[in-house]
Amino acid sequence: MGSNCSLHLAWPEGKHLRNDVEVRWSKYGLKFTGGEIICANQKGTVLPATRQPLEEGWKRLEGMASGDRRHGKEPAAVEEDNFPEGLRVLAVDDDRVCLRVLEAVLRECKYKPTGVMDGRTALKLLREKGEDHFDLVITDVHMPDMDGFQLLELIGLEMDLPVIMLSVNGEKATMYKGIKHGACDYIVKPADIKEIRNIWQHVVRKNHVAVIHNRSDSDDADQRVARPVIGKGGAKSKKCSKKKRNDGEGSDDDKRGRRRNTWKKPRVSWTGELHNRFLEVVYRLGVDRAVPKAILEMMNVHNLSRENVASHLQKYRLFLKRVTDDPMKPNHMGDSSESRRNASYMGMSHQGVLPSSALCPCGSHNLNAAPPSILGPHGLSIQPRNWAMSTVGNGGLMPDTGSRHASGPPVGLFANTSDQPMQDAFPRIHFRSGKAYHSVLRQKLMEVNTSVVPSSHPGTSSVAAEMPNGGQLEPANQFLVQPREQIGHFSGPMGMAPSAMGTHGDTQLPYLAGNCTNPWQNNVAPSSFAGSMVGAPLLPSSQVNVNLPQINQTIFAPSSSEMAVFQNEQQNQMAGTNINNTTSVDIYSQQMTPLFNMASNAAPVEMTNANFSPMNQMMVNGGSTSSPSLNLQAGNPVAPPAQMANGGGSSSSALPGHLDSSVVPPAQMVNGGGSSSSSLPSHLGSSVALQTQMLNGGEGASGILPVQDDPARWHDSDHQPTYSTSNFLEDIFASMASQDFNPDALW
DNA sequence: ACGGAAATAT
DNA sequence: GATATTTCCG
Repeated sequence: MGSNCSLHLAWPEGKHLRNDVEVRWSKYGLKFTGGEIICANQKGTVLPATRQPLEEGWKRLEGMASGDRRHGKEPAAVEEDNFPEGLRVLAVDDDRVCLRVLEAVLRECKYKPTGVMDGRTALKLLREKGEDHFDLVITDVHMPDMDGFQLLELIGLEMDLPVIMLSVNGEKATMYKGIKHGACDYIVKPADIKEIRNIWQHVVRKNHVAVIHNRSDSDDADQRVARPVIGKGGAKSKKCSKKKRNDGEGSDDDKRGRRRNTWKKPRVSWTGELHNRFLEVVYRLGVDRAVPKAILEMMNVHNLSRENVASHLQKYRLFLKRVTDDPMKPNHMGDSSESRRNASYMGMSHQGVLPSSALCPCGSHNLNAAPPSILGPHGLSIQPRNWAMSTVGNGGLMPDTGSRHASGPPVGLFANTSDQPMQDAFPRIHFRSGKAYHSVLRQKLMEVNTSVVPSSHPGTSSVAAEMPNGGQLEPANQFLVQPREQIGHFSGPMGMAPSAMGTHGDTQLPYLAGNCTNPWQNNVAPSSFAGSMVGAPLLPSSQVNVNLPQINQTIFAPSSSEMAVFQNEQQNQMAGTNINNTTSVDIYSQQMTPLFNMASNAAPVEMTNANFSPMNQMMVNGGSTSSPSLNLQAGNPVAPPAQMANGGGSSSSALPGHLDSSVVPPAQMVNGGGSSSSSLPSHLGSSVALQTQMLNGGEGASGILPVQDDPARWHDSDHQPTYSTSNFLEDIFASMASQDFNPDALW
């Protein structure tokens, strides 16, 4: 057949790096030159032999059109004469052009092709027609919706058809993955027609070997598939040195039962739920004792491995450390890189993912007890291949940083949060250095945890979290930050992390903000707050939706004299920044803390706009004030009361008392995205700029803007009031009262 | 088993 | 390109 015919034409130049003589596999620098294989990782680092499981198989691949890699055999030397014409080949590719070419080539090679555009259609076809209807399947691996790997798995589970995968870049890992998923062979695009012509051998062999399979019976598909690849070559010895994993040595692995097939472990998605559980356990154990094994046991999540936990713990520690170490650096609004970095850890703080029911979770519940149903039967959520694209679940905490998130449906952010992977951005916290590591960690933990999220309401579509806002406020998030030192008493976050708090009475709060001077700009966002942001749609630093202006402000708590200063500074800054809507939210976002302002009367509303970011306000109390009544304004429902607490040394009692008066926040809410009409209150409209306000202890005096709010607006029909005030309050209080404030009660 | 770090998957 | 997870290794 026209050997001239080549699939080369079907694929765009640049994607592949293969030519007849030398092969440069892929974008990661894997090279295949003159019989010698050089393996490099994504960064161009040459990998040691140990990391080259396919080495041998790879070599073999060169030279042979196809082979039965699945069984680790050399391709049967089949006589051309045996070529069975008319084999029915199902070709799957989402690219029409490629598919056409493939079909043409197959036809050219005397096969009888049937092409389908995507994986799902292919699977459907296979199910409808039955496996007997086809002799072979050849599929591209990179397809949306259902990629080749998924298709491979499903086909493998449901039928016994040889499947050959096509990979665009020829990356070893991809090939290997395909083999592990059951592909009997792989062909790198652009594929030479000779390879296509030889695929019939798989069919022949399959029929042949059917018997041979007896052995595979016990092994699951997994094993049978991969092993071959590795063990194949004779020469491999050296390379396999480390490889031992699969080779005989596996004793170690075997013992642990780890030997599991070569199947790769499914990727675990650390959803907000899962992460929250993790945090709880960590808190319970205490930083010192929080080691992977113990955490794993306490988490009691099915299918979660120690390694998974260790990895997450590693990341968490890294987060804590970063927080600790990072000197506050003033950041300018524009410091995107910085914010980005932080973003990666954001998720580490407690996610607001918990459903309201779960609100209390924190500490008080015994984790060991039944895990929240949210986690699902297994508790674990494995990421679907494409999850990243669609979800971001940040517990609401994090705003999406990535653009990709933007695309995601804002809606239901909260609602789904629990199962969504959390975005990992940790809020940045700055601690003062100098403390003992543990001590710092402890603090951090507390902080971090604090945030709890109010529940998510399913109904809401929008991103935003619920913000109850009391009637009055709409201030955007205001955080009160206390001066570092003063932060000492944290009352406990409202929502959650009670436990942590409880534990350390003395603990000081980490200080969230850096210095007074730069309160906002710094990323100082208090972690705890961050957590709290929860509901709100926090916009995380990076970006939020453009449209929405969000504003979060941090407020320092002023207990001390610093307050004054602080305020001034803020004001100044504000002035500078003032609100442009859209503008960088970054600055603010990190600091967002939800505030609770509970207005007594106002019903909290959930602000749902996706873009909307609620403003949270933390209440701080400056020194003195105390207002008698509680007023929680609606910032974030979640905001833990504790935080509100007071700044200065005030008593831990922090609660509500202070809140009210002290805060004066007028923040602005913006609504983003979407329509302006959105749920926000009218004033909030996107166009509205917010003002920042600080809360200061005393009256709003300090220069801050008064808030004006019309509670009524929140009730607009447009709004979806999801959270009822009463409930909201109840939750809050309940948590405050029972948990948060009572440390001992918790764990 | 741990924890750090490299590798690899998204 | 940057992150998130997994895997390897001392």
